[in-house]
Amino acid sequence: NEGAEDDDINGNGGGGERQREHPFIVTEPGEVARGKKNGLDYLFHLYEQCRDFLIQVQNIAKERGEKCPTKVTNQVFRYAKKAGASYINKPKMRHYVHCYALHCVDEEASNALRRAFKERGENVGAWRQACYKPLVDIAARQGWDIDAIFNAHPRLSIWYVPTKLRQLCHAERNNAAASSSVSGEPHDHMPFYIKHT
Amino acid sequence: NEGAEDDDINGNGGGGERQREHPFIVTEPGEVARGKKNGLDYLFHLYEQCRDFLIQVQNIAKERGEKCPTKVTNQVFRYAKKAGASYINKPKMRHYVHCYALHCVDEEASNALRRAFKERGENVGAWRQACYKPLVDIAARQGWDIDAIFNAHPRLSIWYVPTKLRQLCHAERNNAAASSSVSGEPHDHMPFYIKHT
DNA sequence: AGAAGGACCAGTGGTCCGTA
DNA sequence: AGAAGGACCAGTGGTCCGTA
Repeated sequence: NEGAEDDDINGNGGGGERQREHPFIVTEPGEVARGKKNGLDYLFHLYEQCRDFLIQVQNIAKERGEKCPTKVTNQVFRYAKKAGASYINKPKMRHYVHCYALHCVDEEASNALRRAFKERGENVGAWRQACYKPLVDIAARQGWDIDAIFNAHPRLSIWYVPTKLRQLCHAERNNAAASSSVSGEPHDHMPFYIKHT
Repeated sequence: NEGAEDDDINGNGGGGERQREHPFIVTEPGEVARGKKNGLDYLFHLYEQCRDFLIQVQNIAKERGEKCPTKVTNQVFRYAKKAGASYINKPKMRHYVHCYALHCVDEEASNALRRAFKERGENVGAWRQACYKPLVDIAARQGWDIDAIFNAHPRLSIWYVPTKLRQLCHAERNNAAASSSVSGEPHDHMPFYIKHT
């Protein structure tokens, strides 16, 4: 059982100021972070908690006949804070959305990446950066439509597609289009291989 | 052929200041407004034009790999203005959305309402107010889900549900629920009718 | 009076950068 | 140095109210 919401005041010995959350470290699936650290299962658990808060906000909105958010909005973060989940905040959740996306869309690949980066002793920032490429590759296989990939997954569809992920997909699509047209007409589907003509 | 986009400067004889649009009057389907007035076919035509502008904005966004609006947003109004459609503006379009909604969802009822209000010599404001009730009645038959009604119609789904329409549906739902429970258990589905027990 | 729309405002999506 | 998150900012949804 890792994570701040279990300890009431998170290493703060009854003092006054609330402490920051412990930083994340790269953990394997199922592994609990030791010391003043949080693991990646805990990170992903925060996304599930946000989903629960969204569902509550949606239920209240429906009850009142007000417009009903479909995404985790500022309103949901405000609700989470009010409900006592002070360890949830927008910059953190937005920062790791694409990591959670990989976990949702290809859990095997996500797990493998975690194990590899843990073994190499990489920090969280390096792991986070490495989560982009597998997602771009998945987008490549699905017509580069990263929005469709997010929307197709019920737990992922409530999150905005991160700007950087969208840009990487766009850049790679243009790259792929360029390299598949370098040889001109007739269309060459095997660039870098010698064609005997 | 009615409407401002046909005359370049809309009754402004080469002066300087652009004039306001002519006010709307209640017209029958197919009827062209005479004098310095615009008819309701023209009003609904403006909604179709906004849809065209949205589609253009969406195509540009997709091309650039940017996030793609699903609704007529400020960005779309700005694009419309830049494209020369200065007679389109947000307050006007939002003001009459529910009138367009009725036209989309039940054109027969919309046409009948137009004929009735024209015959009675009612002004546009009165007709506009009268467009709410038929929509609330339709929502009543569909589980009070006005969002679902908007989203189910391809030309309507790009418009935000107006706050007042949402509130009317909610109020009427509560009314209906209250009047269907006045007689207590067992549930009485025929209030106002005498039950012989 | 009835109606069109410029312009304002509270709260949003997005993320930087002072902090620990 | 690496990382968490308060706080800011440009542009949004919403519509009021000074205008014609």
